Amino acid sequence: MGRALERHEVERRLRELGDRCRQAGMNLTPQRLAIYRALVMATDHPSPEALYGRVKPRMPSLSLATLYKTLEALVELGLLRELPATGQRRRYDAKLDRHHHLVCTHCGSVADLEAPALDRVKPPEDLGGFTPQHVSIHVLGLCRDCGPAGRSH
Amino acid sequence: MGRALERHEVERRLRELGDRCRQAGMNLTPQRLAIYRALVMATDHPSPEALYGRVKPRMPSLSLATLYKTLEALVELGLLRELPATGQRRRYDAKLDRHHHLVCTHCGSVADLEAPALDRVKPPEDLGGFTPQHVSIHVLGLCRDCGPAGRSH
DNA sequence: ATATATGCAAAGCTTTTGCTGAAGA
DNA sequence: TCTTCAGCAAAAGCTTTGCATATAT
Repeated sequence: MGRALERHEVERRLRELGDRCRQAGMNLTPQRLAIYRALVMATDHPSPEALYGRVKPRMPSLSLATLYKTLEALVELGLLRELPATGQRRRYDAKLDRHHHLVCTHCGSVADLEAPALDRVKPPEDLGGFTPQHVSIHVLGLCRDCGPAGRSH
Repeated sequence: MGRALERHEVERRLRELGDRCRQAGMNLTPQRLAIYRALVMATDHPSPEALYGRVKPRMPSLSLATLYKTLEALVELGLLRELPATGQRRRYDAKLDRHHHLVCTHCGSVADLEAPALDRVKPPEDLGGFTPQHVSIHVLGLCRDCGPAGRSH
């Protein structure tokens, strides 16, 4: 389900980070590169803490403050999206093309769902002044690890 | 968009709260009644803080701790759902029948979207071990107050 | 009467902010 | 060289927990 990204694609995205930083008058720092790379390669929509655990080993000086600031900057640059999620942690998704999500109501995991049939879903024309930008379909339920048998709490 | 609930319906739901509490061996307290009533009547998917501001005036002794415990209990009873949302606040929805949401990426507001066409959306059969329970469609974009002109940030 | 719940205060997490030294362009 | 940034530490939200008292049944 979490298909690995090809090397070219990762590199293309990292170049895009460089371009957008330049356009925005922002520096391309090793921290931003490392954080964005980890996001691009992730298939699990990591929380800030999870991401920190992934990047920190390769860059021990990295601080959580920088991680948060970087996430905000990447969202601002349009390279990253914050996912609507339940629970107390934020979740991020660097996969910007249209896709959907399987959200476990028990453990909070979020997996990608590729479903061409769902891609055809369009919002109604009249949304009463709301300007639609993106449609995200969440299938809520129990992931393989949590249910239906493992329903504990 | 936020159609007012009829009195009967509200009363039916409050009776259902009583029933479920009894079944679960839980007491039906004034706090639970007041909190659930506020949730049933709300059309805006309130955060805990917003809900507190609504119930507290009618019940000044209410504590935030009780509010949080009650929200958890109502979710557990199946009378309330936590919405996937962006940002740092939780959002709750006591409207359990199928409907969808307009989520503002700028201010975080969440409005109901009634769209029969969207109700027909079904997840694929094979979800790789995931047990679907509920489909929620989020239309992300800018609400009337935030955009498209009002894009500031 | 007895189990369950409330409210308080304190603690726990996650996220944000101010500031200074460091580094990118 | 000049602006932007990383890291630190402290603060600020939001949510949870422990416990004593109060309440539902």
